[in-house]
Amino acid sequence: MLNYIILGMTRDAALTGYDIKKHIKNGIGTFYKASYGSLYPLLKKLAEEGYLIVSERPYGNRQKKYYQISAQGESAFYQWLSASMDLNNNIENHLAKVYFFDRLPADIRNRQLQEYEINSINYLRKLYVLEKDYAAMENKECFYYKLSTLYYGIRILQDNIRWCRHIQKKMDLTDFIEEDFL
Amino acid sequence: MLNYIILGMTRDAALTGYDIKKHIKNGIGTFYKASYGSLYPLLKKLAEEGYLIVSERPYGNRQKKYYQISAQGESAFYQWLSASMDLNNNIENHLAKVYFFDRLPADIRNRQLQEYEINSINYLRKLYVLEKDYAAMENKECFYYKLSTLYYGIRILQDNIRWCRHIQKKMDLTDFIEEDFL
DNA sequence: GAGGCCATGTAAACTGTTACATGATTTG
DNA sequence: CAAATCATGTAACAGTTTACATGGCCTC
Repeated sequence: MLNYIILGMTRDAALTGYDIKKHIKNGIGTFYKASYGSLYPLLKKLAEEGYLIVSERPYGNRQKKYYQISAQGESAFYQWLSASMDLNNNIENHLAKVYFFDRLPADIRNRQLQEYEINSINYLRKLYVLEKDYAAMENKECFYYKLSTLYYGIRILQDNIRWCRHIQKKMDLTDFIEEDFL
Repeated sequence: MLNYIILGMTRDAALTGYDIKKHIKNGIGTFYKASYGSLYPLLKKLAEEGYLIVSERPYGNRQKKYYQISAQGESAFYQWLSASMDLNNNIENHLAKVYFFDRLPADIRNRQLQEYEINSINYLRKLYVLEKDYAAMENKECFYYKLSTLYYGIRILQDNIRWCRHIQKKMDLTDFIEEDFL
């Protein structure tokens, strides 16, 4: 996933590896972390394969390496962005995509969000069945903590669906969160 | 993390690798997946290192391998279960722990949940600051999708905190989710 | 001039996936 | 008797973390 994040981050400006790390931390640090050990070798590889253009520029006594996305990189990035949002991919991948959704034309963007919503709904239905089965048991208390993780999952899916609907309609984001919490 | 999940799953009965895979799928499949390629080699390793006891039993024309946790395994598992719930670990790790929380005495369990709650609160406060900064900008619409992932993060943290409080008090789990959703 | 940040990398280890390979048992 | 499921594994690859290593620039 880091490869696509790098491609997405280097569209508006040529950035150094260090810059990219900071952009990742500030932009999607809530749900994704990158280490230099993964970042630098990947930058080298992406440049070698033609997805990034490198330009070395002297800065004082130092050679800085600036990376920027190439046409080939743009194409690969766009393909990732518009690829199916099924639940085989993890939530972080979906969030990273949505982070870059302003790069997508409105119709494809909403098709993506609709697909994600539908997949989430289908999965939620399955969890509801599970929940019903467990609720019918007589010794539920014995499984309180085990069940609590199922309910956590249900809640997150409910949020996912709400979120999809919310941002499809471009509604005010402050209405998505609970106000006066804490 | 899989090592601890295996240890936790093999306490109540001796299980085959195949059994463990199914237990994982049914129990925590919502947020964690294990492949045979990671499971079988790890079972072998955990047995060699003394965390699991193997017993081979013939079944028809077949030798089945049953794994069960050892005293050494119990100790390692308990250590993991009672280790700090800071936000360096990912959410899946926390959920897996809570899944096994009936193995922990009530006082340590609640200490763990309180720590998780406090860490989540501290992180949420940081995100509130970020949100405030962004809300003050005039060209917010340009960053709608980027911002949407921040609001998603805030919402999840709010849920986390609600969840911690909920299960600390052992409240009815059905009250944690939104009813009549969909 | 010291401490903090900027900047680039490598090496070993760890963790896990995917695809392959094989064969027994059960069930309709 | 075919298909599904049970059952155990390996090999190649992929992705990532952690710790190490180095040194320049900026600000107080």
